[in-house]
Amino acid sequence: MTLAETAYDALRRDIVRGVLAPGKPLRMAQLSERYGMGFSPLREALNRLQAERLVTSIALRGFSVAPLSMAEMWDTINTRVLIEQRALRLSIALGGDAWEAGIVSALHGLMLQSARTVDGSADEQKLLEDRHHGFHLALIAGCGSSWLLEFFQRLYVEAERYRYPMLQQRNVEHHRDIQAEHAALSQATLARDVDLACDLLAEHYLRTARFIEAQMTAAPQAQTA
Amino acid sequence: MTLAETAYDALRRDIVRGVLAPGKPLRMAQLSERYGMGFSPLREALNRLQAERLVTSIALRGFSVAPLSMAEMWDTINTRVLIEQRALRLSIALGGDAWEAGIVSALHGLMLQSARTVDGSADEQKLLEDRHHGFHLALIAGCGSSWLLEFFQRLYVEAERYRYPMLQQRNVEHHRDIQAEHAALSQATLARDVDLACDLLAEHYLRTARFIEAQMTAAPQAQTA
DNA sequence: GCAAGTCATATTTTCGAAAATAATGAAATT
DNA sequence: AATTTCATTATTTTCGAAAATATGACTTGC
Repeated sequence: MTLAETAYDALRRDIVRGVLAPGKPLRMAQLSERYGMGFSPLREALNRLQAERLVTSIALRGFSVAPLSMAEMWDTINTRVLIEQRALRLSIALGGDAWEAGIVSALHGLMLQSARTVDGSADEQKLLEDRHHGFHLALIAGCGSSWLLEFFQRLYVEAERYRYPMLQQRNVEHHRDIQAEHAALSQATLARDVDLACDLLAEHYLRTARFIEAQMTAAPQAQTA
Repeated sequence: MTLAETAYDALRRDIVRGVLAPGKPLRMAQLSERYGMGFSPLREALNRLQAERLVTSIALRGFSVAPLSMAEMWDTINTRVLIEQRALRLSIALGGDAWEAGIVSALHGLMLQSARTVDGSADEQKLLEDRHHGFHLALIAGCGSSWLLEFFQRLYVEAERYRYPMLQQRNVEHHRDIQAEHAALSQATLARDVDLACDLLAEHYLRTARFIEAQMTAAPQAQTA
């Protein structure tokens, strides 16, 4: 892997996890020290991240971490529902054995990791997050549209930025059985019940969005620091 | 404007217009000579373009112009219809006076330029293309979603790559009155007839897609050269 | 004849310094 | 006191060379 790719992965992770806070200016000298490389690979990574809207930049004044806002979060969630409902419909219409197997496998993996990650260490948390991502990707992997899959990835990452502070807290959302939602979604999809699956998917995301909004309204400093 | 931004604009234009043919390897030394700058700003531009899928890259083997294909074109058009129908619905629901005025103004400008560009020089062609872009943007500018607007831009540029070879030909699509389609679309939108406007929009794009497919099937070398 | 290794060349990637521009603050002016 | 001017410093942007890696031709052994 080249240094530019390393820089891209590291910056992306640090932005999503809020290690680099929203709005924070990213100075080349600091980044160079932090990630142990020269300016060139960092600038390449920052340009990619800018195209993905995880960082902003103004010519000759450098880069900053892209800010977060409630309005943006709702836009992200709404657009996500649009993209993923379409992708899910297409997958149900077109998906074959491999697609079905992928869902079963991803759900199984997610359930296992979810049971394992009770009081998550950072590593366990990361594994759970990867499995969660893998499951939602598996659902729509049969859609046959590279644009829908790309937009899914973009929106997933953006949503993760909002979700991350929430994941750090213990015992939150005890009123909600997220794995049951995943199982029901999986079941409706495999039964090829398009409308039910789309409804469950939308409700799944909207619940999370409402929860994030409540959390952020209660403790906004967690995001804007 | 920095050199990196100049490089980005120039590369993007040359890729969209097919001056740099799909699939063509982009060697740093060549680009440096062609655009009159060093490697650094070029690499930054290429990284941004890669994130936008206009170029592809393999580590240590450099960049290439992203290829085109019929399957990709249909994916682009279908996704475009999804995105723009949603954005149009939202605009009709939310748009105010400024949005309406923007449509009227953009349509007027498009009509004028369309009449002017009979046997287009390169400059006239570019102006017409900009007005066309401006009109379609104006229709959905009231949607209030930065994600939908970004995806619109991405898909518009990608579609332009397929459309460009067609624009170069004379007397094509004489069976079609494109400006009448734009006018009807504009009218339905301003009348806030959501379903009609969405239908007209989809039909507008699908006609273009079918035409491109016919052209490319007849003369595929224009694209793959 | 053909696969595997080896060297020379071409190309990408990265660095460190130089150039260009912005930000800061002190002195001068109104 | 407020504003402008100017030098100083901080920071981004760009270059040119060096390092790392891939490519292709050539040899060697089988």
